[in-house]
Amino acid sequence: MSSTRGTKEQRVAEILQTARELFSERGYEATSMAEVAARVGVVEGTVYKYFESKRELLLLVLTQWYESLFEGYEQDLEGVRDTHARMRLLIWRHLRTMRDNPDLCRLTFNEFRAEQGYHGSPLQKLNRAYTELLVEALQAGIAAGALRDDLPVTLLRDMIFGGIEHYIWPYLCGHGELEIDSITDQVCSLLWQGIGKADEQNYQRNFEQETRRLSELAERLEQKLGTS
Amino acid sequence: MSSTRGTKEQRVAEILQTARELFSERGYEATSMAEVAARVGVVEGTVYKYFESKRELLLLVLTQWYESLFEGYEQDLEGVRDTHARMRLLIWRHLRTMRDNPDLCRLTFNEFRAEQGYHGSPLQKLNRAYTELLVEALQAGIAAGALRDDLPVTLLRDMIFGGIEHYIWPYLCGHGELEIDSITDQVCSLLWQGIGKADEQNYQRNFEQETRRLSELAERLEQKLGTS
Amino acid sequence: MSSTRGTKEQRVAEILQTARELFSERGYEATSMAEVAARVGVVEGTVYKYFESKRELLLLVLTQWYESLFEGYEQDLEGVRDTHARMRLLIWRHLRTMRDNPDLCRLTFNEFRAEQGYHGSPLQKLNRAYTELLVEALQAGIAAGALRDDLPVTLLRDMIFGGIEHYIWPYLCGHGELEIDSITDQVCSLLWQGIGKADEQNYQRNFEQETRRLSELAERLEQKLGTS
Amino acid sequence: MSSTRGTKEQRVAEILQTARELFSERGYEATSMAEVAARVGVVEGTVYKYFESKRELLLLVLTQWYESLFEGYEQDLEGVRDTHARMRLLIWRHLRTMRDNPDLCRLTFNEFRAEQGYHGSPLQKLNRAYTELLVEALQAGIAAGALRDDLPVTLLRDMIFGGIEHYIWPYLCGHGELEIDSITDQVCSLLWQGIGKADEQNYQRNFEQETRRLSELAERLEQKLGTS
DNA sequence: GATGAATGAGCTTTCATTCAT
DNA sequence: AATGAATGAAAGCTCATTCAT
Repeated sequence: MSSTRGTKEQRVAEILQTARELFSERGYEATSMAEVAARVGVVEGTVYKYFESKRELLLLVLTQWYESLFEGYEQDLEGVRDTHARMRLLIWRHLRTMRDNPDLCRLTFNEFRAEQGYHGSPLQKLNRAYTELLVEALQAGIAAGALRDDLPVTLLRDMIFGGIEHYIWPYLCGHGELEIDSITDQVCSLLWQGIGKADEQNYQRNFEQETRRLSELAERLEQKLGTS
Repeated sequence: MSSTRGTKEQRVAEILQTARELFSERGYEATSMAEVAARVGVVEGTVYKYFESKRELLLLVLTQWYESLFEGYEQDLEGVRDTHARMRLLIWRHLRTMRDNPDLCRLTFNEFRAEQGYHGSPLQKLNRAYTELLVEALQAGIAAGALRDDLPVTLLRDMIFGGIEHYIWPYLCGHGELEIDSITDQVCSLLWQGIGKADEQNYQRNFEQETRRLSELAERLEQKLGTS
Repeated sequence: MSSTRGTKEQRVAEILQTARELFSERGYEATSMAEVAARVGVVEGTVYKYFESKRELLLLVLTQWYESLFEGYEQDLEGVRDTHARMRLLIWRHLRTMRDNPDLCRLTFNEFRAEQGYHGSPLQKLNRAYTELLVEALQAGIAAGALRDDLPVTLLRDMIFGGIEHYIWPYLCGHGELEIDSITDQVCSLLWQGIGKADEQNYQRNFEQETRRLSELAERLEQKLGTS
Repeated sequence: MSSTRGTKEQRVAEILQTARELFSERGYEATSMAEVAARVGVVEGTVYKYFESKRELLLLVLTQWYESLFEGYEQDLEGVRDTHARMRLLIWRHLRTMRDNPDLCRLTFNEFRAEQGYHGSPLQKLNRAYTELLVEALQAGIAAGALRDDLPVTLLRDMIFGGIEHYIWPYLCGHGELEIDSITDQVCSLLWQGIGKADEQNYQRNFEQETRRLSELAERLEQKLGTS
């Protein structure tokens, strides 16, 4: 039957793919190893030949998924040196990933932190590497003078990823659509301009008042000059 | 033995407290009703006299917890009308809650979204009401002219709460300390000023240039006036 | 609250009535003592003050029900001396009872036989007494010469009650209607006439054939005898 | 231990057999899956590998039992074309089944109707098919002119099966013996002749008397022939 | 390398019944 | 007479995991 379906690598890939599907669809806890095996077309024992435990299977699914996230990043970022553009691209790509793989993203968000011994795990390293792309962009921006040099970079990173995670959660659960361009715009706008209106107004008001005052002064002076 | 330990309300409170502890310590799935009952000192059947199911028990634990979050908010916010100060206070209180109850916060974050039928549940309503405090502060700020009137309010809300959630996750898992004042400052600073350095400089540069120009003009004029 | 609702007899009647309803609606197994108590408005312990066990409660419900079946029988049967009419009336009354109390009848049929120690119980006595009415009618019919005197009376009784039970079971489960007059007619017709058709013809034909065959045989034999 | 006791089919058969025994002995509700498993010599989980639920196990036990009822019917009925003989055979076989398997019959009668979703279940189909054998015999009898053509066939079917069920219930519960030939005679006699004593009996008496007389004659003649 | 039967501990939930107050 | 809190045993069912073949 399925005993001749291919090499060891193929079998592993097959199981991983199936596990990815089932975990994504129903969640980790709600999926049993028996279901995974049945969907692959093998018996439970076979799955355990390739994976030590259910938890390891999940870990490898998530690892594989994280690794796929990096594909194409290099090319996409190539040549985008401008700080703003680079951040925009990273945020947009992140949103696109979520729009295209809502189930996997939900799985990741749900199981990632629950992960026993998450702190320091290979999975965490991958996550770090992923978010580090944004951190690097930020640091480059600081170095280039485009960003404030006192930016709390990791906090900023978490506000971006955490904010997006919260914001699109309803979509990941099947509600509504995801307009990734619009969201990218809004996030960037928030970050770039901040939320306040005061400073600008102050600058502007000060600027205008002073200008007006000086202009009036100048006028008066010029009149005096003219009359004298 | 424990048969005469108190009134119905006390028993309910006792079970809730115990469940809160166990769920917080080991998580929902990893806690069994038998453990809860044993810790209270009763048999499982007794717990089911007061709570319909394990899920309901979790729900009530979380509900009670959410309700406690609102305590003192009114007083604290009283008199804090300034937009900036109000937001700062909300963020600071949120962080303080997490610093003081890391286990419960971790439980909440872990189980909240997994909650079946979360969409529209009473728990979600409480969460909404909680985050709505910040939304209202933002809207008041917009109305008062202290904030940009094109702010994407819900996105902003999610960036604040989601950002904090991500940022302090290690602490919730037992790593490090939480300097809530410092974090509050950083979050507020990010929001108020944005991350860019460009615009301000522009305003400032323009302002200073113009001022300088006019000042010079004035000076020159006054000199002329003085000399004449 | 309900502590002052009445005398002991009232309380007993109340509980019996409630149990009758619940057992009828959902069945014995599917009804819990807690439900009975709740519906009455008392606590479980109170029910046990009046009834030793759940089984006893069922027994008393069924007993009460059986006793009610006899009400009016005397009057109804009064003056109906004709065998056929009497049987007809008994069957019709039985069907009417089922049409009017399908739930209770279903309960009875379901729980009656399962009854532990049914054999010889007071309940069985009541059932006996009930079906005995028909037996007596049959015996009276035999005595009067209206019925065959070699009738297997108990078998006949069981064919009537058992047949009706089977036949109307779908109705007791909520399917269709019960046309008791028509059914009564059919049952009586079957019993009175038997199932055979043209009995006379058959018998006659058989009789004649057999007679003829034997006669021929006899003739031939006699011829042989005669010739030898 | 028992891990190597045989093939899947054997294991299934083993469990079915055990369940059949236990269900028959103590009833469905009173039997636990743990008991079934223990009697087979495996753990509960093993039973659930082969059967989805306790209910399914019961269903399969009953199904298998029903199917066995059909075995041999074809052969037995072969060549028995006469209406009376055919009905007699069906009734007799039914009684023999009950005499030989009282426990299973009791189980069937007890659990059959309680069966949730009985209406339309595969089990009901089997029951239908079983009782249909009698219905067909009746209809054939009608077609052949041996039975009244206005017979209420299903009612008749139910009076036969329901009557027998009631009549032999004490035996199924362990009381007394079952004289199946005698009962068959009585049932057939009731059906054929009805309960009345009118003209038919005369025909019969005449028929039987005459037949007996002729038979005796025939015998005597044959003896004579033999001696000659 | 794959099978697949078997494990065994654990889970949530139910309920008739008891008894001190 | 009534309360109502507590019991305790058992039930059906699930599942990750193992191991002889």
